[in-house]
Amino acid sequence: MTDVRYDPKEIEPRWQKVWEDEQTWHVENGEATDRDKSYVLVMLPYPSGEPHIGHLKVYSVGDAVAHFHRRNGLRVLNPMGYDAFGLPAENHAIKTGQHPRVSTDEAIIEFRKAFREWGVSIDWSREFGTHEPRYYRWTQWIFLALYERGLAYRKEAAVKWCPNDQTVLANEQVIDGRCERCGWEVEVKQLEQWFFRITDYADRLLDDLDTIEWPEHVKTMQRNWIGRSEGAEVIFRCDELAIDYPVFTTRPDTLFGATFFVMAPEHPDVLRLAEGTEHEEEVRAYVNRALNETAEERGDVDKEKTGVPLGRTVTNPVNGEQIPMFVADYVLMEYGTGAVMAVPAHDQRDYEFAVKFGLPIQQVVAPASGEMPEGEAFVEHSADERLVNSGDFTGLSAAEGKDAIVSWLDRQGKGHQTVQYRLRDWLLSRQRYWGCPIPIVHCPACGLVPVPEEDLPVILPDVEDYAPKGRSPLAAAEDWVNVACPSCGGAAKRETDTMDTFVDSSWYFLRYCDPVNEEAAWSQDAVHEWMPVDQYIGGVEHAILHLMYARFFVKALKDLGHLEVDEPFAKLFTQGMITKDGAKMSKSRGNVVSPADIVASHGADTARCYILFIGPPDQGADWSDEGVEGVHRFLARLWRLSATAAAGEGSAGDQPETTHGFGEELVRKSHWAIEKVTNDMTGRFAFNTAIAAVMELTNTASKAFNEMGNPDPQALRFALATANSLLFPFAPHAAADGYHLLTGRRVWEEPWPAADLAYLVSDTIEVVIQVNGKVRDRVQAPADASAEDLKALAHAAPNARAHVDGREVVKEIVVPGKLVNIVVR
RNA sequence: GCCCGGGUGGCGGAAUGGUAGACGCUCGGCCCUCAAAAGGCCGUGUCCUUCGGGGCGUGUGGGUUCGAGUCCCACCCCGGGUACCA
Repeated sequence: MTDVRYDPKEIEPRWQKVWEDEQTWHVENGEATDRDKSYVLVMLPYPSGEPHIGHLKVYSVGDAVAHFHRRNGLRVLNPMGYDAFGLPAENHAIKTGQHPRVSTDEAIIEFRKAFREWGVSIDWSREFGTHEPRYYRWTQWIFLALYERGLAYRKEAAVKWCPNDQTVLANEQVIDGRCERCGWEVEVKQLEQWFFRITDYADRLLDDLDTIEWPEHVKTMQRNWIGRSEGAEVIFRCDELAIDYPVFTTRPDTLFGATFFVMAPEHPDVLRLAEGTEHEEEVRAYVNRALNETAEERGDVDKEKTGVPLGRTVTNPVNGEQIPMFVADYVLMEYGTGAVMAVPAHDQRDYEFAVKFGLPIQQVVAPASGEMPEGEAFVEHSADERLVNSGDFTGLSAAEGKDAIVSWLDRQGKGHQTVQYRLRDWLLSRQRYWGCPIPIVHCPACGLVPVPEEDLPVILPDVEDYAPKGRSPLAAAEDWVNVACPSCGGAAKRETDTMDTFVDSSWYFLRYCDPVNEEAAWSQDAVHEWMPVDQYIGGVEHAILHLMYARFFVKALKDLGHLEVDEPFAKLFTQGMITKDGAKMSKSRGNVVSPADIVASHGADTARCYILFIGPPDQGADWSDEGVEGVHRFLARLWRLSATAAAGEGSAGDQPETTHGFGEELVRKSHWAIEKVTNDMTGRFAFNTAIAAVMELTNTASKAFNEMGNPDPQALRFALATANSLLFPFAPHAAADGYHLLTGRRVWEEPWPAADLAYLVSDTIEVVIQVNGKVRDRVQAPADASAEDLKALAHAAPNARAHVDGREVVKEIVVPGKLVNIVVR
């Protein structure tokens, strides 16, 4: 056995060549077949440099699923492409002057090479990059389809601006007041920009979460992001200026407790209201200061409340009281109407403000206990609390009061029930170069004119200078910008902003269904055949951004008649991050593990198996070089045993009709492993325990060979063929090779093995004997022993007897096939 | 603060309310070898032991149960998300 060595450097390229030459993983659309489909998709990679360890992990998971589905008789679509537009390549271009297309295409070559070396079972005929005109032509087509439906529109709004990247950002791309990409503090600017009307879909995006099998925490994150809250809009009138100010509140039941009124510093009317009052100067100063504060400074909840009176009052619509108006930075312009009714008795923020400014605190909801909390607002409002000091509504429960007050307001024309969302429309335009051009022409005569479909794609032109200057670098490409208006033929200019790259990745899974179609983005037949994605796999960092945008696109495209599905991804799996020495891998820490190095030193199978063996894939894990060695030893051992057994007695790898010596145990263990691996991969992603089961089977085979002198060569061959067959989804090259050596057949053409349950039950079983719940003995018993027999065995067991003798037996619990528990006093 | 995860040997991790620690790593001993590498075999939670066994052990404290890592209550710690959203 020492003369054959496991050599992944020889094995892996040999099988990769077979799969490539024969296009083994290619699937054809419209194949006449009775097999069900399975669309297994890993999130589109952004090609930059070389693939990192996270890519290795996610493709190891995806490929295991794809192989498992194939061998269970499904037609599997497992495509690959690249999210090729984006800022890193553009920033690189600014630094080096090299066209981002060049560095991007170089990175794509590296990625493609790595995926081939890893032996990932991809249908390469469907490959594309989102930066290719043949792809983004259809990105533009979708944009226009949405534009025509009013789902893409331009408006001036307060938008987030990253001063470093010199571009606007979507709300979702601002984390803690900082740019998601570069970490710079974002500014707010008033600009005209392009938006997608994702808010129209807020309710469907929320409700349909119930129809998809996603991790609960991802759904929760989306629910929170959408932030639906039911409440009422209530109109407070400023009589002096004769202006109505609507506010949104989730607590109309507390309306009688509104003792003042607060506006956000950004509210357009603030300065106008204060004009001519004694507070004018103070308000001006306060607003200026607030607007210059960073999001971080302003956003601190623990900060003491600040604000200034406006010197005006509004009328509380339920009781006609005149209540004073304030400007304060705890009110946000982005949410609701930018103004709130303040109910200090029942809102903690209003309470703090009222205490600081000595404003009245009027209790209108009484706790069931009768006791108001000291020094804080009382915020409960269940059916147990009653309204007090609330005019005709006094005595109602808080819940009833809510409805009654809203109905009353509605009748008076002073308010109505409404729903408010945290979700904002998706700002999609970017003042950057390396992205998909927005196919719109600005004509002085006709306004916004869509580029006609037959003129698509609008090709991204080459420019001299990629550096951002607060407007898109495309503006400098004058030959390109100046264009005849498609409508009137007059002189006009192209839109020079490009699209957020999340637009590109919001529909790529549709294009995979029909990747070379030149007539349409996809054919109805193709998307009908493959959509939805059955299993989507990727990082949890996309829980909101990509996963929300893609869902929106699919719903909008369905409404436009281009799709039949409501949701793009029926099941989602999110993998955890791989760390090294307990920390995120990064160049600055110097703790980066390169997949290329591991593949070079140990082979792709070792790398893939290790990363799956390390622990449950949805959790994070720390990389250990010693662990890699262990997995490599296991693969080497299995392969060596397979090669040795293949050269020895027996034939193929079929199960023997009769067994000899240890052979029975080998067959039994084989079926045990089939059952275990199948269960671990059905509806679960328990690859770590699946691989452990194959290790156990291999250990049993090794024992038969090394210790028992191989008493049953045919059973050994069967066990080893089974081990290779089960290992194939994780270590495809080594398993294909071992299986082929043993059987002469191709493991991927074999159906997934079926466990013969008859082998999972044995004639005798070990029964645990407990006394008072503590294990005291173990005895062998016939599998079909009766409860009475088991009790007798328990009492006969010597060590159990030692703990029972001389004491009173109170109770005996028998779990058939498992244990007997004797309870004594 | 709120919402999710998670806390099990020296380490990564296994365990439908029924033998805690599968599998792997590490470490130790032995075999093979002139020697080493590779490979093979055995041991490896902890303390006590007359070597038969016994005590203690799954973040902490309670509870349910014949029996709890697993279920319930309270709390502590770690990771992630989110946060003046009216």
